[in-house]
Amino acid sequence: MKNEDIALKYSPQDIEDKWYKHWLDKNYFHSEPDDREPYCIVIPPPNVTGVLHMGHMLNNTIQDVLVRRARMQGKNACWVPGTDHASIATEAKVVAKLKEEGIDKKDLARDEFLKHAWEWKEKHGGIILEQLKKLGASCDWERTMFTMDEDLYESVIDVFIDLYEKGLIYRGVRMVNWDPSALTAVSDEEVIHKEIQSKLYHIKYPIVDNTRHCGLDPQPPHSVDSGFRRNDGTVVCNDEYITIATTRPETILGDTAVCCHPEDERFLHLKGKSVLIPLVNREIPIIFDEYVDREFGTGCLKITPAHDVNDYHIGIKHKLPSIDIFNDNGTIHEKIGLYAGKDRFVVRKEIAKDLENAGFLAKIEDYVNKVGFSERTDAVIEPKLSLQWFLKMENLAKPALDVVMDDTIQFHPTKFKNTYRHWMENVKDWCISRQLWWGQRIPAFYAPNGDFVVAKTKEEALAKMNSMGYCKNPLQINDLKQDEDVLDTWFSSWLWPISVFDGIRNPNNENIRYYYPTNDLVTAPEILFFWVARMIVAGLEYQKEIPFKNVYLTGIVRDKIGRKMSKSLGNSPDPLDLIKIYGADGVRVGMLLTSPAGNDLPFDKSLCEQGRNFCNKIWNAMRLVNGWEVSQTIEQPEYAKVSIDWFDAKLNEQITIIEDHFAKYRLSDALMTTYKLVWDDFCSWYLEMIKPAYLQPIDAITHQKTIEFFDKLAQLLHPFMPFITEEIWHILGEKKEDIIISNMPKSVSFDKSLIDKFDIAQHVITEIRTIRKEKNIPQKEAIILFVKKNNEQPETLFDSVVQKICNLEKIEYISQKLENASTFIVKSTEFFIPLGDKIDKDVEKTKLLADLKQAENLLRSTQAKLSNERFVSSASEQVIAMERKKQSDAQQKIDVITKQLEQLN
RNA sequence: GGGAGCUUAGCUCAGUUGGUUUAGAGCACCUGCCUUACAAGCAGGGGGUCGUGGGUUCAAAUCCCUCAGCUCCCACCA
Repeated sequence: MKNEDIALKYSPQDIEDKWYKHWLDKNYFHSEPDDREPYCIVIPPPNVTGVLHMGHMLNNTIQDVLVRRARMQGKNACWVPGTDHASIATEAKVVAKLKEEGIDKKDLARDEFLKHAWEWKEKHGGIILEQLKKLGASCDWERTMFTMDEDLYESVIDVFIDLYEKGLIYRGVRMVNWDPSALTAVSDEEVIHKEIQSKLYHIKYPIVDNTRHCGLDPQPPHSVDSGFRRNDGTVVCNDEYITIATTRPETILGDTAVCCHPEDERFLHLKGKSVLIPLVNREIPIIFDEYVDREFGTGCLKITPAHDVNDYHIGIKHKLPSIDIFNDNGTIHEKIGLYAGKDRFVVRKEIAKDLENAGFLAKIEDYVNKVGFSERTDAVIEPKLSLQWFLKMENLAKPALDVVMDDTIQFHPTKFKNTYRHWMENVKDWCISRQLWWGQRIPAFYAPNGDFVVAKTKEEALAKMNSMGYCKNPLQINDLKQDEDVLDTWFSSWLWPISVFDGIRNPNNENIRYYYPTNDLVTAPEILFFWVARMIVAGLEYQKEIPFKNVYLTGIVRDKIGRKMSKSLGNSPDPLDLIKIYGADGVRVGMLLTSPAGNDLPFDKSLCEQGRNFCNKIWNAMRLVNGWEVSQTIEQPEYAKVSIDWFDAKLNEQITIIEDHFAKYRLSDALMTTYKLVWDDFCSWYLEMIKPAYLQPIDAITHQKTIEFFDKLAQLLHPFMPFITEEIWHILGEKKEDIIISNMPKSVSFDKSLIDKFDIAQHVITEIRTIRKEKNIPQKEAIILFVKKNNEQPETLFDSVVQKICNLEKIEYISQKLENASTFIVKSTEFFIPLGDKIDKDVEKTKLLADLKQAENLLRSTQAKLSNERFVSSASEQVIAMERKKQSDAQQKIDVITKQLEQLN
């Protein structure tokens, strides 16, 4: 392509869709098992109803970098995309949408509701996958999966049955986290505890004195104005109370005891007595348990086993009854009588008032406590006793812990091993049932008498049930009812690395054998337990092998002032808008520039700007090279020859470093190394070194080598910046293949001395530039450089380059000092630029004095070390030799400077 | 309440088993440049008592302890 036809600025819109379509047409993203080494990533499936946010952008950029690099390394790269049915979130969305249409979920049958849900999924689901294409994600779209696809559904059911038959799944009444808004149990991990400003209510419970009788008639039950007699004749005294403190006065309706510490002398005399619940007038015992903190509140605690986890455990210990006072939606149950049908928060206010009016409220304190909220609906979680399905975790967790601790699976960064261990060592049984419709329905079937069997189909269940002789008369198919609950979403996603290859149903199929275990998993630390840990468990249980070898944990994308990006704060930019403005490559670079694994990414659009600027820099370098006229006849200049040798060495040196960064999953460092290699070494140095004069042609050899370098750089950049690199790869020359499937350059041995020698030349050039600037000598004006040999032989290899870059008339080697010249020293070689009357002795002197001071400091420190006997006797020879060299260098420099100063005076 | 981690330039971070001159990078900043690839740029430059106070050592950003500050995870103090 001619430069006239190339945009002056890189314009991403023009090429991104073109290349993405091209890659799809060529089917580059698709993978089938073959003889090559596989490289596989399964995507953390985003919610099917989700839209792309910055977290996805970061996460998927990282995955794409890894996949594209692996593909270019000749591996059979396979990135499996897909979405998660996200039962609570999706069901909530569908319910909300139906509500807008005036339909109440309650009025729908299960089938009808699911029909709506599937319609919704077909319509809105998978938007996010389309969005991933915009950022360049090279997923194998032919393998796109959904956790509710038929075969994945079946895998989940198979696993449930298997675990049930192994005795690992059980059904039982437990205290669960109840979401009164979504009307379902949620796992511990889905509860977010927040500090809340609330109140601590001190409530007086009248003590029942079984020893006193009086002849009064019973008083109205809601009053304690005077003592009153109960039905059995015992009397409650109005002057004896026990006061408890609670944040939830409404739960007194479900109290079944009051509890004190067994060594608390304040209450010991109450042993064996009981109290009446205010307003309710139900008698409950006073019990004693060491759980009670004597210092807190009144030192006395009410026990409501149905509505508090601690109380629940105390209730079991003391064999207390449990009274559930709430309906599922958080209102008071009709059977309670008082406050029936009213919401828990309404009742809290009302009951406080009623208690006060009746004289039972001692006081109200302000109090900060932690309250659990549902991650999905933000409703206050209600601890609730309910009948749920559980998976026993203890034995499953052990091997999953081991493979991480012994680095069979590596976490990047490793600090997450600690967190993981802590969780796995304290793992609790997993509540896997959810009271929802959108999900895999639990394959348990109930007979009319309540007995149940677990089976894949109703027919199998029937056969099982009858063969086991549960009922006297054989059951008919219609007698069986399937469990209404579905499984926790994570109970399907924990199989993801297996089920996407159908490894549960067909454990030996070609795909699972080839791709499993997968290589890298890229995900957020928040779901280390929800998902990563459980995938490891499932992998070991069902494949007898780890699901992935490396886990790359990303950070959280935050805004400039450190807040987590979220919809509700409105502080999250739309990644697609960013892509429109800065280009996909620009945004990808922006995301990766400052996000080492495990570190939060403080995002600012200036990062994308930097990425975009980098694109433009590459683009312009391409335009420069592309615009050169190539001459087959002119000879290759000396400066070009040495420049090529140098850059070749530099390139290989940097490739080694980049490879090392990738091996350690330091993607930001790998990108930054590449960035500097391209911008600084290639553009700022190499291209300037070989660039022919304006409108002059370039020799064919140099041109050829330059194109080769540029191609290699484009290849190194491709995983980070797929679009622009594919474009310039093709503009720079006819290519047999596309860059996306080309072979990634590998490091080869290189001559390090070339790099060191050029390092000196770079210093010389910088010094000359500084002098030109200070003395206002325009670049166009040629100058002469004199070099004085001192002890060292001056390095001359890059003289032609120095001469060209600095516009030197010539470089002359002399043995005497030069008067009236600006001077500088590199190593111990002295350089002079004659300035005639432009020389300002005072300026030169100041400069020299500063250098002198520095050298003297250095000399002093080395001398101090070397004259220290203990240093000389303890330090290694190498260190001492280095120190000696430092000393002599410093001394030499001091000598040179001193002589120059003498001349100036 | 328990556990883990962090603290290096204005910002975000490197700094490998203690020893490479004066602790590095990117961005930001300052100065000068519209020098025909690029002002989304070029050239040059300034900036850090490595959180505090101790200790070990010939030698500490690096190892040990103290304190302070921050972050995350776990946990049911009503």
